[in-house]
Amino acid sequence: MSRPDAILIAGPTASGKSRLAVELALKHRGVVINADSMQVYRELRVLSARPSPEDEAAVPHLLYGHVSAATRYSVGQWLIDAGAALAAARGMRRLPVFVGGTGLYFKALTEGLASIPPIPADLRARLLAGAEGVPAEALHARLAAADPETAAATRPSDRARILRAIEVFEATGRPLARWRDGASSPPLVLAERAERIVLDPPRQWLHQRIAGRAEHMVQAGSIEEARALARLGLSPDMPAMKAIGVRQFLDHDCGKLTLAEALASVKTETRRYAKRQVTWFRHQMPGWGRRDPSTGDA
RNA sequence: GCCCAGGUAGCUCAGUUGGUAGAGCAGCGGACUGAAAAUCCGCGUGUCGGUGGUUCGAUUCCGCCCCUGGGCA
Repeated sequence: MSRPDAILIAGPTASGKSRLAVELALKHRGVVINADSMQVYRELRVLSARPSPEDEAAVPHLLYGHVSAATRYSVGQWLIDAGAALAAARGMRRLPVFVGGTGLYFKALTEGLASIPPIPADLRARLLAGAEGVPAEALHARLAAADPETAAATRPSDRARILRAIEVFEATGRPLARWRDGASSPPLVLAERAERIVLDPPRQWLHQRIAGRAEHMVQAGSIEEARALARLGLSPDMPAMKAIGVRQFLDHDCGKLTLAEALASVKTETRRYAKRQVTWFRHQMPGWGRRDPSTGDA
């Protein structure tokens, strides 16, 4: 490809994506645009390993820390924001460099998203509150009564997807499955016209980086950050509260875990997360070029 | 040096009255369309310390050796 419309960089957590993004953005006069579901939250600088102020000063960065942790952010909202970021990049005559670990965001970016109307916040809140303590199987039964089509395609144990299907049906009166069969938004970035890179390091190397990063987070203020987040008094089911480390560092802060225990848990959870990311990239992003960041020339 | 107790999966351990073994954690594989750092599904990965012996057959019983704890010297 002679001159790509955009550069897309995906990779598991701690694989060195952000560094590569800044490098390429400097080289090609680009803007770095975040495609990570946790780095959007203002309050999660350390916990989400957001780019440093120095990096952000070196080259324009968009969609980093641009929403409050009190927001229930989503792929749909990100896609809207990404459209605006793209327009901004064009306005600056700069090459968009999307970088992040959220595979679903890249999928939406290059393939579009089903055109489902936004769910009213109060309906969502009511639904979530009503589902508290209710077993997934019972929720599934409820979905099956209203929308058998989507229920049949959803595992009875898959709480998150069941709740999504219920809210869509309640808000629109139409099965989620049929929304998905319908029209999609057009892709914002055409995959064929973008340079697509997946960072794919050896697992052992990645595990070492994950461990190192967890240790470093404590010095960088992760405990204080978690404490500040807790002061917002958000419901634990808000997305920002589910960032790896929030629970562990808070548990340590109130004495339920030693620091060593908290760190061990953060590392384990992060390794698992990285594994899920790798699985996504392996199977959902077949046309992407792989690079091994452990060899130094990535 | 002697006496105990152990050596079984990456870790902590269970077990086999002799028929080549199983839990938890870790790990690995997979799914994925508005919570995606979410949610969900699947999988034991093993010279049972080593070596001789008894036996149709030893991880299990016996001998010797090695290693790790503890005790006595």
